[in-house]
Amino acid sequence: MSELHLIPRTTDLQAMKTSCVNCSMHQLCLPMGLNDNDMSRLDEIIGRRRRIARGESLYRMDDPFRNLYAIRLGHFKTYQLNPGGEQQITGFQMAGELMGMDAISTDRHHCDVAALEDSEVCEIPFQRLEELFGVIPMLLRHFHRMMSQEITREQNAMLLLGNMRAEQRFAAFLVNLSSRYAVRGYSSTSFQLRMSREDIGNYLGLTIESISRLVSRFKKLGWMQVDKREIRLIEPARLKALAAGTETCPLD
Amino acid sequence: MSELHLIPRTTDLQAMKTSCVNCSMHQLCLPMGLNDNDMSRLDEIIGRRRRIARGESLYRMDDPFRNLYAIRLGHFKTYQLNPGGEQQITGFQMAGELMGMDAISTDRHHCDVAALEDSEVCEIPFQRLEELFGVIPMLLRHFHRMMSQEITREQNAMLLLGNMRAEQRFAAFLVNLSSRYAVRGYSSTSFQLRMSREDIGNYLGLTIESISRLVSRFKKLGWMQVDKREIRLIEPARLKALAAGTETCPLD
DNA sequence: CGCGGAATTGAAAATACTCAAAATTAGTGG
DNA sequence: CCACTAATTTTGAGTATTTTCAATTCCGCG
Repeated sequence: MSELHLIPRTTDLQAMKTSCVNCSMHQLCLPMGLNDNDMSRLDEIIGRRRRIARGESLYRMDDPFRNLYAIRLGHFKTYQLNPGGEQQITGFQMAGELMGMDAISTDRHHCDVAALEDSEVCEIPFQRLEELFGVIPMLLRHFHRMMSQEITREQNAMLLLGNMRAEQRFAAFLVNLSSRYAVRGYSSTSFQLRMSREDIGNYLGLTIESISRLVSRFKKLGWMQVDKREIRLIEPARLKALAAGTETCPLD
Repeated sequence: MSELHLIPRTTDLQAMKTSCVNCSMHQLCLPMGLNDNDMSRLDEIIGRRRRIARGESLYRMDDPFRNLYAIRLGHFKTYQLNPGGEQQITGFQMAGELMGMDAISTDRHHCDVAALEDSEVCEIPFQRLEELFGVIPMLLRHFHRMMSQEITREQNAMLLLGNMRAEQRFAAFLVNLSSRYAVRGYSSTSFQLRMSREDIGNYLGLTIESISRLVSRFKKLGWMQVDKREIRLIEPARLKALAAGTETCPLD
């Protein structure tokens, strides 16, 4: 406890025995598919691992772009602020995902990033990464895949925001989290929401009250159990069908 | 007239004297910043230029991914189909923009693309492009910028769909088109909509009736003149302010 | 125990949708 | 070039979904 207060909220963990090779995310993250030799070359350029405390921000909009960040541990939200000062959350990120790719085009970050819980990231200096691209073609290929995946993810979000009704959006949100946890070896039916109802609503283009009503409705239908932020999906198939638009949802 | 009927709707224009060097889009498109030598190397890998007739599709969802496409001339829309069969337009593309980047991660196209008018694209075999990345670092850098720009564009669309009201969305849409034409050297206040009201509505997450009412409203306010698809922005500053959320819009 | 943030619930209001009909425009063939 | 048909757009009226506003409740934490 007292130790926690002695270390600053954002810490250099250089001293920690951390590396891509023994990171559990290396089959999902940037080093995917690299041999041990190439992986350690990537390791060498990773400046430092940083801890970000819950609520702290990793970078802010308009900050100069120098690094990409790979999540080692924890969860983040990325959000934009419009000129009127309102925020729009553009995504929730979890371990193995890469943040900052939207900054490449303008050399400035295009959104804010905040940690949803105490988290750890690997700082990847983009200039040095570019140097590696010439030496490790596999790294370049996978980097392109990750950028492409980011485009795909956002297109799916557009589909969600553009033509789904509230209950579909929320179902799609749950199903999406579920499958991402499954890929990471966690339960696809039992997990904890790391974000507030307000964040969920913001992301889905709905109000916090709407989210609350949807939670109650799905609970009442017996499609999920909810205890605070602890979720258990009881009828994942129905939720998937609802998200896909192939089934509708009774009003109560 | 009769000639137009003799050539198939999708034609190989290999014979045409087309190249990046003398393409008016080369400062916006993939070859941006390349010297003449590198630009002609890029030219060499571009298999062919294709004509796509209005309404025809360039590729469809789940088609195997082999090529990226740069627009030489014309306009396109990209759209996704959800399992229920409804479409969501994810973007409108114009000359100098690159399509297909969302397919890199899965080796299959993630959306459909249709021409909004008779158009021409350059077919860029991705495998050969990857080979060039190792030889022309500038090309790789600009490719990353273009992918990053695509991510940014979609984040902006999320902001639009997630927390703007109808009139803001439509204003933002007009302002966006306006600035893209400006970059291309066209008038930022006078242009033709290449897409139907229905397409606009679909893209903005609104119905065609809502779009029609917004057109009438902005016309009545004297903020724009509209004749069919011909647009003239009279009060671009107000439209920008409305899109930014710093000004509101009277009801009539 | 009490404070404060977060979440829930209810009732009223607003925005955007649906349905229907009319008007306009584009496309086709004579 | 004109006439006819099909498609698109506009407009109106009523409806529905989601928001807004307000009041409680729940929960973590000092």
